[in-house]
Amino acid sequence: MNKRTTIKDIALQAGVSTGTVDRVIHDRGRVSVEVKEKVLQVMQDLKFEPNLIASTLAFNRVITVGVLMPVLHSDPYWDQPLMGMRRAQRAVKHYGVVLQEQMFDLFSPQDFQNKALELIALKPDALVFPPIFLKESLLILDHCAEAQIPTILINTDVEHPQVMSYIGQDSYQSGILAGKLLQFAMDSPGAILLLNLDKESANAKHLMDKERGLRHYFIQNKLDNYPIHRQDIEEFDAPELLKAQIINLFQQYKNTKAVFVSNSRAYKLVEALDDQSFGQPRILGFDLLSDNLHFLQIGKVDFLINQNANYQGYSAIKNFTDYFIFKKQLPRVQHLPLDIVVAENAAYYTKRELGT
Amino acid sequence: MNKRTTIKDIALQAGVSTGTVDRVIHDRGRVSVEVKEKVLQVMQDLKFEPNLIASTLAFNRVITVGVLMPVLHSDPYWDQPLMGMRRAQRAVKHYGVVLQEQMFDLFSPQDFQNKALELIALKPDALVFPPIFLKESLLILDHCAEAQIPTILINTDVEHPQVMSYIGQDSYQSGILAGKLLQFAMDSPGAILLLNLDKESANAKHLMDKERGLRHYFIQNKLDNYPIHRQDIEEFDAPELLKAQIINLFQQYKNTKAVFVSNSRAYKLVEALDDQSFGQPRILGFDLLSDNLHFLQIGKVDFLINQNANYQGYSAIKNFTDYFIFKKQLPRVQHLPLDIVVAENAAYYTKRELGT
DNA sequence: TTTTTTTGCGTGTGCGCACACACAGGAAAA
DNA sequence: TTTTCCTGTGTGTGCGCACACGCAAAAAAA
Repeated sequence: MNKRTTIKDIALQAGVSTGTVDRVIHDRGRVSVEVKEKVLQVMQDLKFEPNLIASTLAFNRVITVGVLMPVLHSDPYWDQPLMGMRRAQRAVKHYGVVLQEQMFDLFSPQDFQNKALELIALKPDALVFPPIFLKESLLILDHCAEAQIPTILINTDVEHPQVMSYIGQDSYQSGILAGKLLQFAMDSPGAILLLNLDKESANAKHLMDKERGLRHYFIQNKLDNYPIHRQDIEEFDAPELLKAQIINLFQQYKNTKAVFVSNSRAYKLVEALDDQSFGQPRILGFDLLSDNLHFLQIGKVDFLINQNANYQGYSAIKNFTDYFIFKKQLPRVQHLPLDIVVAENAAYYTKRELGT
Repeated sequence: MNKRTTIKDIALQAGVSTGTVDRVIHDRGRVSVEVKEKVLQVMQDLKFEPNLIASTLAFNRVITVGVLMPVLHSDPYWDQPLMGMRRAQRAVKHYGVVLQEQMFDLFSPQDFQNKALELIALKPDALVFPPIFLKESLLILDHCAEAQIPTILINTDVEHPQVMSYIGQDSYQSGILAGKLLQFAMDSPGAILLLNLDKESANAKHLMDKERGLRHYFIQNKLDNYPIHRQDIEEFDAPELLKAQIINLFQQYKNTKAVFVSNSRAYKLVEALDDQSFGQPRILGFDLLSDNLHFLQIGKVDFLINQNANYQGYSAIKNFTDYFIFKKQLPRVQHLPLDIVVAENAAYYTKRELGT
């Protein structure tokens, strides 16, 4: 194995000192134009690739990544990306990457904003968060721009110049995919119930995108005997209330043969339908929560689309490591696979998704 | 950020030199029992975690991973794991991991054996290969045991004490999954044609496992009106010959409504069926080859199960890095997800799987 | 011209660890 | 008793790079 070239080799070949080479590499100035040219030439000739191991060792600095997430255990879905971030931190801690976690109330835009500002005040080297509240998120991004903090968004994308990268699913496409799967699962045409179990569904861009995708699939394929009825339900946490509304809907739309739950709360629907029987509709939901997986295994849920929530978090931290340590350029958008999960292949995703 | 503890801290605390601490950590001996105890105690107290960056830098050694794979471009499927390995090598080259590639003739057990022995003679630090030929693979594993070369298998598992880890799909489970998907895709019961487009299918354990899984699904679910007919075709490379045999099969099994192609060669079936029309059977195959993807997009193939061939290779090299650099224990079996790929979610896997 | 500032470059140290080497003192062999 | 060998320990160097510092010579200011 012929040794890799080092800055020492370059210095020797170019007839300068290692300090000068260092200055050229890092573009610190204090080098005459001719020498700089010469060094760059030699670097090319010798195909110099810096030894990142030595580099990070000498760099000897901690990179603090600010993490702004909903309070742990406030919702099973939101625990996953956080777990993924912690997992990633353990994998890259040798590079000196440290997380600065800050939790906010999942249902309070005000708290989100406050906690975000607190976090920014600590001047982290980078920031990652899901822009759950659009208006407040834009404001936070303005602050990030001012403080020059590169930011990665997960779960939902937002247009803002300060966003370095978005990591998450393609919501629109996941709606299309859901359409395909539901059509597959329904043995004959019928109505589809689109259920948004969320607060402020109307303002959640990713939920709207999913609906657009779903409708697109049936229009595109000229399947006009699959009417889609949307219903937003904010009180999904009160079982009895939910149940009543669901029953009401099934009575209203008699021909309902499938339900599309647009987020991770399919298990709530199943629980509400529990002792009922409306011809056992096909159910498609999102995400590998343990409750969802349980109902998938016993056949009460037909499909889950995995949004790789855990991996979203993992990937965000990894990306910042790539950026700071390996000086990589990050793509503006990183869409993760839309995994189709059924009972028969759930095990392999579960292991991956529930890694703490 | 309170600095992490170093061997220097430990030496100081234990009242010894760093050399002694080093000897304890690496268990090199030459340390009295009392001192060793003391040092270990201090290490625990101070929660010492070695700085792997500094460690690898000082270690300053190349790890050579022997790679034994079919000749490049002899089959599109087999290019994928190799590409994955090279991709991984680029990602971990900073740790001094180097690949020693050795290619063999995909259809010659003898060549496989010869090339393997050549590779072992070069005394790599580790070895990775797909045990395509069972008998020869066992022999090679014996040689590895003798030369003390840890080995990772991809694609197919083999029972042998020298196998450190297997990375690949769960073939049996993928058969079960295929059953589920085909049943979904068929609008009514009918016969299923199981096509093994391979030489020596009868000896290929993973093909047999897939068949077992497929049959299991229909038996388990008491679906006895889905007869399964298996056919092994070795001459899959001659279009006319293949076509003739396929036509023959469809005439023999009139009620065939779906075809299960047990490996990555579904595209060959589609090409053979091209101008025919046997009621347009549903087709399920494996792997994201560009030909397969093409037919998936235009609707001639309904499902592809992604065996993550590229990732298998990637993972193998990564695993060896974990083993040698990060001193991690590797699990004996690492089953990768069985990704269900349809036209609507193919894009996201394609990007991942075709990374060179 | 002298003084100050700037430019351009080299030297030296440290990051945390691995490993070779030196060397004292005691045990075993002669 | 002397010689050889082993045990236990410390010291020193280097891995490749980042960065602070020092110091000429040239340029600008006085």
